[in-house]
Amino acid sequence: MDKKVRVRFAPSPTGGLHLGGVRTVLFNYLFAKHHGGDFILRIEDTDQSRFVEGAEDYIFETLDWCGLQPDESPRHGGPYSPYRQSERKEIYRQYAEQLVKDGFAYYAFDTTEELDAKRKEVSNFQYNHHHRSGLKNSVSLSEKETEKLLNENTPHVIRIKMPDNEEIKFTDMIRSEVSFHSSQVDDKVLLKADGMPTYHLAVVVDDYLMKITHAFRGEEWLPSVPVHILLWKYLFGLENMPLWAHFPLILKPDGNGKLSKRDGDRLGFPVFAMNWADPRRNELTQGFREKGFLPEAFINMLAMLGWNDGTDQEIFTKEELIEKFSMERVHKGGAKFDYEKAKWYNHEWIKRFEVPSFKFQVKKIFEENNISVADDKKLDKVIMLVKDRCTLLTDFVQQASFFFKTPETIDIAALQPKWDEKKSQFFIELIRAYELMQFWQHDDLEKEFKEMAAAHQIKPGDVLFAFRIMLVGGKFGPGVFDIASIIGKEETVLRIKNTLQLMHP
RNA sequence: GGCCCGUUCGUCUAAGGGUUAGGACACCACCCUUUCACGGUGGUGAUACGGGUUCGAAUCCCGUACGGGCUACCA
Repeated sequence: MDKKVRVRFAPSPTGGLHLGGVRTVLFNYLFAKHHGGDFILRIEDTDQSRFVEGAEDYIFETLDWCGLQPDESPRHGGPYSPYRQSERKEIYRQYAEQLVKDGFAYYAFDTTEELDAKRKEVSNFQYNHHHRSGLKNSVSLSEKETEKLLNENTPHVIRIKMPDNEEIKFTDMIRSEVSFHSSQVDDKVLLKADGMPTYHLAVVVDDYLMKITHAFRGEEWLPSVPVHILLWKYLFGLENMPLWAHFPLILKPDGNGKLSKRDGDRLGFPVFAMNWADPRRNELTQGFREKGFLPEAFINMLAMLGWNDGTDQEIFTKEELIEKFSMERVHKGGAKFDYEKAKWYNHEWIKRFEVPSFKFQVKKIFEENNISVADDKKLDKVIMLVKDRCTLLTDFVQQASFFFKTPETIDIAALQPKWDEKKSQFFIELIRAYELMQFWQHDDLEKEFKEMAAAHQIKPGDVLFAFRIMLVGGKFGPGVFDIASIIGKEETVLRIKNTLQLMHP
């Protein structure tokens, strides 16, 4: 194939981009880049009734965060603009009329009420060759009658005329050969009464006009493939049709069925890439970004949900994914989303990352939690020290805030049971000794501490635990001497004193 | 209901006719350890079912079951 690979994605601005949507973008992007091609983004905004304010911005922001920038889009420009389907309205009408003229489509004047009535009357009603002649359209009506209705500006749609006996086959890159029978498919609406195309018409016309070579989308689209194939055959020729692939669905973790926003709320995990505030319902759905995920981990996790390279490798950079991606290795079956595994990916990425590559994000999270981070070098040290124990970026707050401010609460309850006068004495003398220290280094602190313990005939472990509680407030965190050396002499002494006071009010 | 797609440990998956059916998450045990983690070692755990084809089937074919998707002037 010497034609340049051009892959497209066409989201509709009707809500936040959920996991399935982002994964579709990802696979589109990876395939395009793997073949040195272009990733094209169109906006499928032909249904104005469902249009949601801000949704288009949200799509671009998500793509930006994930690092999946399109080569062509309404925002990035490109040789085939406009890329918003509402702005291409007139183009679709021409092709729809062309189809009518060629006898592959027809005008239908039935009102919604009439169709509803028909559906009640006939069980399993379909607008197809069985019922076509009994309805109000340019097939059943005479040419004169049709013309009259048209001239009177009677509201009408254009429907495809499905052949009644034709085998429609195509090769899906993931599922190999799939076949349908035309008699099973109804006469789908191509052009709506408002003059807007439906997805079926728009996708075919735009794919042709924009010279798309590969068309990938979710499995839920598989049943409408025959409509698209026929449209290609009637309009542009099957030989020009892009190659198709239909991705497996992402399923709910419990039970079965497509993963939905509700599942996230119910089970307590995000299903959108970023926070999505729905202006219509006035509700906010938390996103992976705000939950503390790294974009690198997010796309890594998504890529592994339905694809692998055949080896045991699980952690991939975006560059590695591009290099190794192949459509043949995409799994056929749907995958249940597992939040625990998603967090594992993030943990792995945090552990592997060098401090500079995510320092800014951690700093931002600290600031959002009213922890001011003035000393940059200190921040580096702290991140280095605690990153292995953080699964989410937001865990840094819990794991490291005590480096930057005195703990607000001290877990006295953990201290009390084993507390005695001997220990009080130990710490009082430790304060004295520490105050006299000239250098404030990890090893010296530890040495002094242990010698002091020996002098008091206390096992170091017994007081080490107490020291930890004093410094961090609870039973967690890295090595105590690491902590003491970073927070400094004054702060260390202060925290010991504070706790002693609490123990002996 | 009709059409289409799918089905390997609880979950994500590897194995393209010959493997003790492999790995990862989760879980359990042990080790490491001043706490909590990290880490290390090991363990429990799967080819939906029934028929073929074949010397040999998770793998190919048929049927059944189960699950899912679609069945709008939504995408």
